[in-house]
Amino acid sequence: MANIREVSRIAGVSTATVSRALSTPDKVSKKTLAKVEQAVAQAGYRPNLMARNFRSTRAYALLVLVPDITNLFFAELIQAIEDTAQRAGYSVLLGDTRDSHKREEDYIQLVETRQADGIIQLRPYRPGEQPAQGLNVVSAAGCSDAPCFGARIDNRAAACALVTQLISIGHQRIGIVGGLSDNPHHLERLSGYRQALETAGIEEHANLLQEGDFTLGAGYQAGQYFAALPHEQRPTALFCMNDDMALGAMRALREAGLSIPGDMSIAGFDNCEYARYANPPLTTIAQPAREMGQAAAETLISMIEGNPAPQQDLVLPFELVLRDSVGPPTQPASV
Amino acid sequence: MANIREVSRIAGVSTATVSRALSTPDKVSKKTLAKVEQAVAQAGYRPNLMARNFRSTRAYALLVLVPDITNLFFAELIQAIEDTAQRAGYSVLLGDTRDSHKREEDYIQLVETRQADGIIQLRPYRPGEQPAQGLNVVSAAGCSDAPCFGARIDNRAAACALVTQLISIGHQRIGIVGGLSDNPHHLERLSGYRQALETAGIEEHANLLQEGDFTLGAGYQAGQYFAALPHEQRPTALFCMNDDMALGAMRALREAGLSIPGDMSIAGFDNCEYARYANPPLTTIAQPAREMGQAAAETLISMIEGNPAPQQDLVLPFELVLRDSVGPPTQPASV
DNA sequence: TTGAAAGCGCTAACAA
DNA sequence: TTGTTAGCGCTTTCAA
Repeated sequence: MANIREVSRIAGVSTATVSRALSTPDKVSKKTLAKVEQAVAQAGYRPNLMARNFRSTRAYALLVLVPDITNLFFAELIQAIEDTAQRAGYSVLLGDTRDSHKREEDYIQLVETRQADGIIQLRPYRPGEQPAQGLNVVSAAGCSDAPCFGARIDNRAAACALVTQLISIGHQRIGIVGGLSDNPHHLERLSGYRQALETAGIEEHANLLQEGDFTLGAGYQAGQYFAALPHEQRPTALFCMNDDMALGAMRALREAGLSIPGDMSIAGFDNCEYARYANPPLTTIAQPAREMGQAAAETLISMIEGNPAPQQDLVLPFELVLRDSVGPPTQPASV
Repeated sequence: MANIREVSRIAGVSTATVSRALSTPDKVSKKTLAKVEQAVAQAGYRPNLMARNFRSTRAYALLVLVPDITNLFFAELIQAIEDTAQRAGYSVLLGDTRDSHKREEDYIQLVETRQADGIIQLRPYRPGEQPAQGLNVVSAAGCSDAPCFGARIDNRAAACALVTQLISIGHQRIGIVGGLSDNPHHLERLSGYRQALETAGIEEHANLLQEGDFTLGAGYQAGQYFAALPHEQRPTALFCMNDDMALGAMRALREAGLSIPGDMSIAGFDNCEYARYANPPLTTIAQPAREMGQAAAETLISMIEGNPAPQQDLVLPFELVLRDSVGPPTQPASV
């Protein structure tokens, strides 16, 4: 393949002039510019960006670490990140970690070895946790007290708003389908749930909490658990910590012969597109995925280009989206 | 950051020796190796892979061109591609084209400028179409007669099998929700539909075909169209060319007061995970996404490393997955 | 087994 | 405005 020297030979100028003609055309005379352009066309020249990046010690690539790319919410975040990156001349390297620490570390090597300039982390960082030292890292859709800048919502307030809504229409026994007990999203949303209960003076019951891993299958299992509870212990509403688990739970309840929302109301979190099309449509918390992805990418690029990381997280508004999967309890709410 | 020269200085050897110690340790004496390892640790040295890749004129990156990463079927393909790539030491650059020709061309520049070594195309190529000249390109989940190697199923046979099944339980008026009229998947699946009808001696009706763009929204619109048809013209079953459109159509039919499968059977294509969890669960064609993604990635890497492209596509088996969204028509099938 | 030195393709001082 | 030249970090001949 043609290189800059071949072009310079064809055009009868130096390689430096070719380089200038390509990157700063106004620093070159019209005549030379024309000659170079003609030579570029003739040689079918495409600059080798590996060389250019190497020279400028910048890969012009962002690494996105995502726990599971088949989760629609993450896919939407990534779409926004990619849009933003592309506009700024950066490409996106995909690191699907499958929640594996090992895989995450393997991917971080890409940055340590300069194949990428920074990281956008899509899993929530734990408050104490240190992200890789000396690397440019931002978080999107994470939690508070993360060890780096994040574009996110207030998960606690969102969960609280949702559960408060359930309480306000009469629910007293509200089950939860959460993440693992050390997952930061789980902890913040659980805290919001508890705040709502406390404000309403409702006592919490340990058997109303099921852990999951944010997949349809986990929601399904949790749904089976709640469907099998004796009637007087069974919750009249279920707060699921994402939409996929809510959809999985809905299926289990239906199979057990329970109607939604008649026998049990269901609420999710994220407002992915399937929530709207579910049967019945799913009440949920809408997270501003596009805005979070865009803000995270813009901030990371700014950091890569030498600016300091913002001191404060960007906390964006969420929205409570009411749909038919939630209704008032059809029986007296308390025993 | 430390470079190879610093390590060589600390170890008291030449840079060449450091390089050898790192890439071909057996060509270096035990003693020197130990010195180098110690120096690497002391300097906190990480080799600059931009430099190494530049030198070896290989980016060790694959570009995946995907029409829409929020489509779960594509996300599953990408997951398999990424697994395979990572095992072979390649990373994955994401090119979400949003079905835009312009964006696709922008991304192809990444290969032309050596930021990626080859392309995995997830949209179907048209038979005549030329993929970028001189580039390593493979296709996954595409169509027959593509201008490059592809790992795919036989779309025509799959559609034919599905529609034949609908006919076998009594359906005669079978609507289609397809892609745009020049989409290769649309054409092959339509051809399978026609074959099934022809074999059964059923005549085709033009008003039973609706075009879409493989999104939930497009399926919803098509569903509204079919729900609004006069009863005697309304199909008793609907063949949707992917699961998302099937789920969208289901929602529209339900809103129109039609029951599934009582008033209309619904079938999809792809067998994405939501199909199993839909209400009712969706009959569909299962495509082997993981196998296709893996085969495409392996083949591309093999081509990048100098082997010729396979002459024949890899055609994998599909599976007809029967679920409750399809049942026999409840009224006499023909007028 | 090791070192010296050239060079991958490009950019950027510096000089003319 | 243009050319000369050095050098980014690494690998790889070639010699020793």
